[in-house]
Amino acid sequence: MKSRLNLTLREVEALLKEHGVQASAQRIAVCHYVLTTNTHPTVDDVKAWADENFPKMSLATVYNTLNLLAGVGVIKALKFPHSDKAHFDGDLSNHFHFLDEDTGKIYDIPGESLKYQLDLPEGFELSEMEFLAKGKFQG
Amino acid sequence: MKSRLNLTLREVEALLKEHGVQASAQRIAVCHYVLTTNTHPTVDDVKAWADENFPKMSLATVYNTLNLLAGVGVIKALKFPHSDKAHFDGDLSNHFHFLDEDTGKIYDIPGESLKYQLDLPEGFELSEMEFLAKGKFQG
DNA sequence: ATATTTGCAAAGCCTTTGCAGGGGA
DNA sequence: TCCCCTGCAAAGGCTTTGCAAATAT
Repeated sequence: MKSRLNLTLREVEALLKEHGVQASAQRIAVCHYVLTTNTHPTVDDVKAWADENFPKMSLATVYNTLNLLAGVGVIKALKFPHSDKAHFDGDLSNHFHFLDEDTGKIYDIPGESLKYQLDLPEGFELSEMEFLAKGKFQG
Repeated sequence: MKSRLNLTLREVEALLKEHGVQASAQRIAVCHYVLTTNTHPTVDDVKAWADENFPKMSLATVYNTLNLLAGVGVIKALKFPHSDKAHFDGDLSNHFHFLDEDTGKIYDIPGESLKYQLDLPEGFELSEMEFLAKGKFQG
């Protein structure tokens, strides 16, 4: 099976259409970039990448595109406590994040690494659980 | 044993001094308010409360005071995905939060409601785990 | 007397929005 | 042709900061 990390531009284009999104050049490029990286890029990261690898893309388009993609569920928007900037994640599989408090870097942790059992009080209907591990990583 | 919800102003004053914080009138008032409420107030909430219950307090002082208090660990600063505003929590006991996705309200869930076992990959040194439950609450 | 805190206003950071021009369906 | 998308610049929301006046030690 093909990993999202190896997707072609052509395949990303198809993916967008499947989600009812018009596949403009900018959207394909941004979506492809986010899907094929594990770095949880911020808007600025994506803009910096675009400035190097795309003819012309405005910051507003980067914002709008990332929000659009997150809105239709092709990617996910993330917020972390150490920064006000939004991060974007192309990995929709079961995983959560580890934040290195020294470097600010974000690492992926497989969902299987965490086993939990939740017993909410009466009246609470759970739709989703969010986890964040914080600490230090010695690479 | 005394709950933080019943703390007197005098006791809050002592608490601040214990933390090496000069106990100004504004700081005592803000700290007392946050410690004796369960509503996870935002800066605006605290400002609104102050406007009604304190002779005069500027917005900057509210910001600075809340940050100071969070910095010394008397209260905790919280960020939630549905809003950019910081929330403040006077409850330092073992608990996590439930976010009602319809109303934006935040509820406290006892830490004991969640049992978990975490097995991080090599090299990750955990300092703290953060949990957020999301869904709906039928009061 | 000296150091700290407050208040005000300005500025900062990140993000969204209005509108005009351009490109794709 | 028509509608959607893009780019630019302006504006918006939340927070921080510089500085002078007021206050506490």
